[in-house]
Amino acid sequence: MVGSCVMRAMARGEKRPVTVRTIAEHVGVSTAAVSTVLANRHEERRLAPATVEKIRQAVRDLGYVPNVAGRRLRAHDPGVRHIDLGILTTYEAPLFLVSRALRQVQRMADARTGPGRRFSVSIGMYHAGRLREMPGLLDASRCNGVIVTNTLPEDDAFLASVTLPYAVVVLGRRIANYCCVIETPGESGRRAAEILLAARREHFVVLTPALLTQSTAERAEAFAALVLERTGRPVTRVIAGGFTPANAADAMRAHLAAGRGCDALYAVTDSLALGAYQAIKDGNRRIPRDVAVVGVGDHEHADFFDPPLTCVGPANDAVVEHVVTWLFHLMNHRRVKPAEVHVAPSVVMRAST
Amino acid sequence: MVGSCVMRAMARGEKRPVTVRTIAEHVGVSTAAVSTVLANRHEERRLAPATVEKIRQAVRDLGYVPNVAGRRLRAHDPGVRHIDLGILTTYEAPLFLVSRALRQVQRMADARTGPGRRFSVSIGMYHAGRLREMPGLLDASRCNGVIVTNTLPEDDAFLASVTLPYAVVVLGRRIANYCCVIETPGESGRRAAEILLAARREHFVVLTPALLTQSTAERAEAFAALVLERTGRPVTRVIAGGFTPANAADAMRAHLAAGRGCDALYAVTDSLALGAYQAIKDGNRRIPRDVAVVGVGDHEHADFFDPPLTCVGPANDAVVEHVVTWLFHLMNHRRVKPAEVHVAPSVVMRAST
DNA sequence: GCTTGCTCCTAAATCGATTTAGCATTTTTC
DNA sequence: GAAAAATGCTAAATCGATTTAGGAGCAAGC
Repeated sequence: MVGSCVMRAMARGEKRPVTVRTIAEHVGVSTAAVSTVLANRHEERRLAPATVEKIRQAVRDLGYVPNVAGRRLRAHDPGVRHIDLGILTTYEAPLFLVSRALRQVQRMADARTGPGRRFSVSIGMYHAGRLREMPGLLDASRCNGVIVTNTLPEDDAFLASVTLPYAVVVLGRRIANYCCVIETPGESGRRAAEILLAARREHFVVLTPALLTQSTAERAEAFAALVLERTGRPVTRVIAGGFTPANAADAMRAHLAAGRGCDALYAVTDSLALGAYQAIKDGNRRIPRDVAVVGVGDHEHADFFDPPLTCVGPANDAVVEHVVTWLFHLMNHRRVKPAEVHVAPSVVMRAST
Repeated sequence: MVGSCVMRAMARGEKRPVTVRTIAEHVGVSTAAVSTVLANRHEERRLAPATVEKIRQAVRDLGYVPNVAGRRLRAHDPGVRHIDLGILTTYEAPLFLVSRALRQVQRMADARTGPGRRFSVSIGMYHAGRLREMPGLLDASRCNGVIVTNTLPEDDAFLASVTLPYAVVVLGRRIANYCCVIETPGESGRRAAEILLAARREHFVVLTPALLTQSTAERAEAFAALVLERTGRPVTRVIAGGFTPANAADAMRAHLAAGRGCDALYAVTDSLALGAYQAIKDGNRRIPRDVAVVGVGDHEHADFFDPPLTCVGPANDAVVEHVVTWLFHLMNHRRVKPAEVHVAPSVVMRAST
């Protein structure tokens, strides 16, 4: 285990953190000597082999872990401005939208890179619902600007309760006092409903995960509302245990096995649609003849599902473009009022309807 | 543009980087005042509104970008050791394998997190072939340990030419003097061939992208070699323009349209298999009756392809487990000799064969 | 005996931002 | 008019690692 030695050290009553200085004192040399060994430059700087070994031993015994902030500050070249951009997402969410955002950030960053200015882009991971534990979020000690996405309601509440003194754009959520880019509320669900209504279907089903986010909740609600308004009949809600195709397949199989009808399905994420496909086909039903399916386009390969999935959902390119542009504006100290940008969903008709 | 003001400032002949100090001098106040304004704490610390405005203006005019390393060092709590782990991948590669690694890293990190020790995990992005430009790679000023993956041959050469003085594990590539975890060379290709040979097929095809990596090249070669050995006939190579299903679909359609046979297909990535599926079905052939297909299992949803894809490939979990365990060992100062670990491919038989 | 050169090591400066303790002023209070 | 309180700001310390200039000690050379 990392630092098991430290645990022992701690148990011995030494509470001080282990820095180069601790090691230097422990061995009886200067920090310069320690640093030299850590960088493997003891040969060129002619440290005695015995000293090197003692230092190495102390490093191991004390469980030294270098402080990257210290290193980086020291290594910093004042002539080059370093700008760190982060995309914050959860371990749990799919990376597709993130990878789109990433590519857009990269394009804009590359266009602005030059001598004297360099960007680095990274994806920061947090546990869904525990954004507050993300180090460096509150004090901007990790990034110069971040895109926050895939938040759960707890995270939204956390964000709403703080003011971050740097460039932050929220992707796919609406949070007071932030710059947010979201799909036009309810529009996806309504357009999906219209497509299925136009196909003159009877039994409308909406497939959602048990845990809803702002977007998925809005999609399901708007869909149900419009179908109810137009047909007078309520929409059946099928709830998958999780976010995976397997969860969706189980839920749909149960629904179909129970003999409850379904000839029009709206899945609030494409992963769910993929699972539903399998359940539907296994039940000897054809898509779209027996069941028409509409998804949202958040899967990389929705166009290679069999049949290719009709999607109504956030126009990824447009969304990402807005987000990234905004981020750069914010970083440029433009006075940008926090606000919401709504992006109309894009509709891609494919063979599943 | 970020820093357009700076450009102007530079043009005026001011070459010094812009720090809080620059701003302080420019306005005629202390750095403390500037810092106060940047953190939005001027109210509680009672700075005169006029001063605040002047500082704000200077920040904008000079195009100030905070140095995150400085901030972080200062914000650092000596009681808590912060360990930064990074997974380095390219903008170009799919994120699936990375996300698997990520989850494993997260699990192991969480198990070691406690008061006094915190981890942060991030994905660092580089341009394929330009790993050398990755900031902080050589001097360990970004991460305490990294997993490097999706390298191109140029990157491999670069890594081979340097010695990194910290914990590095290479995933999926073989590089001298590094800790590398790879699938047993050639094993995937051979096992794939065996599966298709056992199905008594005649026309063996291997589908690859135009640009090969170490892994994809080895798979294709080993497959072709074994088929040739057993049947005496050479394998047809179908080359997709890129890495996407669409590229694969085009290539396969062309192949089939040309009337060149194919009843056994080995795709060296699942994305290619997905594209091939479409081409095959569009050509009114059935999988596996007319064409048996084997993939590698690098797609999140290979089990939800239609039919579910038989896969022979890196046992992701095993690979990732090795990589991450190794990484933690290295960070714990264990003397670990650089070496290769080979992980036997896992075989998952599904309906496509 | 003095210089030169080598070996092995250290003191101190530095990177950039933040905060704490405290110092001048000015204003209010009694 | 003196004491107390508020206002507006600063000097200096600090976080951790690295590097540079240089020093002490000793051996070799003349």
